[in-house]
Amino acid sequence: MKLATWNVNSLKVRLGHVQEWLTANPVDVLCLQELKLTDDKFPIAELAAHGYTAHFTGQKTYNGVAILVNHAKVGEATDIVRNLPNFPDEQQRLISATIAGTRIVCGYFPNGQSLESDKFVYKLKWLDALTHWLAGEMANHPRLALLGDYNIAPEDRDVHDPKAWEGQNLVSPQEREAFARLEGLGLRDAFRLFDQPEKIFSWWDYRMGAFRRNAGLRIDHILLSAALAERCTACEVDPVPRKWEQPSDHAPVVATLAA
DNA sequence: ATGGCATGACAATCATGA
Repeated sequence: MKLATWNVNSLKVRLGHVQEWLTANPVDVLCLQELKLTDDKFPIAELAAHGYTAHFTGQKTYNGVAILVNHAKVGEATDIVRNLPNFPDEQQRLISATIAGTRIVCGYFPNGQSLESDKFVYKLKWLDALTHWLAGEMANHPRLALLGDYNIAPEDRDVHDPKAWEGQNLVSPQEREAFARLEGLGLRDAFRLFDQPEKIFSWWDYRMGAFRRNAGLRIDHILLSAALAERCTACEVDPVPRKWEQPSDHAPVVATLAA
């Protein structure tokens, strides 16, 4: 079973990229973030034509998340839940579904903007609510995967220039502690289950030729419960779509699970 | 040097991203 996550930065603009990527990478589950469209604009038929059933919760201009399911391989998803039940929120940032006995949680974590911002307070509150809700969710679903754009680089090795970024939004101690609390629930960072090359990132700024210079951050993650981590045989970032014309600033991340 | 680039709403700039 292959699980993937990709912040597409507008599904309207990136639909062709998603279709092309799925054709080359027919994963079983693809979690999408930053749809930037309302539910009535979601390209259900265009994704169905590629073999994927979509479950989504959208929003005008901002946010929006979806879970795409290769139904021929893994069947249909059940028990779709939108948002955090313990955190009333206008912003559409979370969707969960059960697929082939695995609980899939797809999240677009708040950016935070800066440590002085109200948005940073919101980010930490959202993370706290997510962590508390996940504790119960994991008790009900031993096989659970949390995929998405976390907007947190967990360690300095996930940052192209740790000195320049020290203490800033996306790498601050508060955010890294929140990430560690997720791990404290028993979740494992699939990427770090394996030896990895240095300087692997999942996001590069559109500006200043950041991708060409590999000036990026690893902020998109797949966290796995113990029952899934022991079955995980690989986890990789796919930088290829970042090289395409008019790309998302994020790259897909893929985890492979043995049967 | 607080820019730079991209997207969407809106109709010239502005909010947001990370």
